[in-house]
Amino acid sequence: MNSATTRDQLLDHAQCLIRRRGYNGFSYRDLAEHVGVKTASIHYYFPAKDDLLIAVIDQYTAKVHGVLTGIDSTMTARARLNRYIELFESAPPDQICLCGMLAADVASLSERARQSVQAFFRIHENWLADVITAGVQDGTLSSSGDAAADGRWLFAAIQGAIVTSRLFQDPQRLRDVFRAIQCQLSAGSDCHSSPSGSRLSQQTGQ
Amino acid sequence: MNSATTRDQLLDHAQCLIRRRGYNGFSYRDLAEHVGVKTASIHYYFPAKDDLLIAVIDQYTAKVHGVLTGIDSTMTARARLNRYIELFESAPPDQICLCGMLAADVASLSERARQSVQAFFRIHENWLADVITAGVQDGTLSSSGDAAADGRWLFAAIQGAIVTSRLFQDPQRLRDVFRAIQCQLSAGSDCHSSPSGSRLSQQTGQ
DNA sequence: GTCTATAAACGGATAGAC
DNA sequence: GTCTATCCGTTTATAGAC
Repeated sequence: MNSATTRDQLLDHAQCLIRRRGYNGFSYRDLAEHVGVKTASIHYYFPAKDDLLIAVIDQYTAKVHGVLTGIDSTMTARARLNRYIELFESAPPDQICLCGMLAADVASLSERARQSVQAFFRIHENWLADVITAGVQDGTLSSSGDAAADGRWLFAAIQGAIVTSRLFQDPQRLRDVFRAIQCQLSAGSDCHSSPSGSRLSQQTGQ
Repeated sequence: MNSATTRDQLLDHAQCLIRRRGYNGFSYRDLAEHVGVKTASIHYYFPAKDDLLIAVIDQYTAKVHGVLTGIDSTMTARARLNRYIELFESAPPDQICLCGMLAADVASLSERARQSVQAFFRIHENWLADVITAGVQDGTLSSSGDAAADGRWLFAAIQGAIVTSRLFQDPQRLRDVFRAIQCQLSAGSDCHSSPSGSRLSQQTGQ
């Protein structure tokens, strides 16, 4: 179980620490204690803190990108969107998205790190825009007419909901935004202005 | 112009610094230099960093609460919502909401500070829920049927959009989420699935 | 109230032994 | 590769002079 290389352990624990406490909220000492090495060993792999950060962002982005690419493109757009939403269920409750955290810390980041965070956002925004475009074509989703703008605001809303859910330690707040998204993108618009229940369109995908 | 007391200047500059760089991203030295005093003087007013933080949150919350209360309640709900949205236009582009930042930094906060941040969120969520309820009654807004849940996800989306707008230094990203909100809450639902333009419902409220 | 001086711990980072 | 030892600036915080 603990056969991972020191470098891999450093990256994994650094990711957790940043997602919990932010870039300015963790130190080489914290990280060294978590992994069980001395701070000098971290500098061997990552000379400066910014080098460590870049590597953590790259690893995180690559993993997330792989997961997005792995979503079966033969499903309907609506089913793919639901699959995307399900990915957020497995996130640890005391951590937020690495790049959501770094977006808040942007004033403390190097230019390189800032651009990597932007790139992460664009990957999600573009994926969402593409699935909306496909949904308009296959009739399973509706759009405001500007799929790119929809992708941007949807991902911003999701990031905000992740932060808020952790603040209140309430995973329901994340589901609230997903329900609103599914409502907004419903081709049939079957959940607008319903009297009270509105638990519709939850398991309708596929 | 600079006749404010030292204490007031400390609070104002601390607010700016936290909104730019987060709780772990500023120091007593930063703050002292901005105000033109020594760090020991800060400790005279605020013995510990947490005391300063609490005071900053309280001042910020009181000011924002006053602005919300000042929105003319004789207007239609839709007009009040538009007035609310306009409030965000005047925000500095390099700063995010104090409590949006602190929500990301929540793992570094004292229990007291965390609860103050939660209270700030609840003020906005409840204000939005109330205006939605009023809008359903006066016919100017529509709801999912659960106004409280709507208030929660709307404010989460706004916070996410503020962070994202700063990340990309692009105020349009904030307007995108406001347009989506206005679309979602439109009683007439006049902006869903329109072919391309969809610049409607921008200046329609009073 | 504001300062100087200082404490004691922590920050990222480096040199060199093993 | 990992360690010990160390550098040096920063951090929050306190004591006491003015």
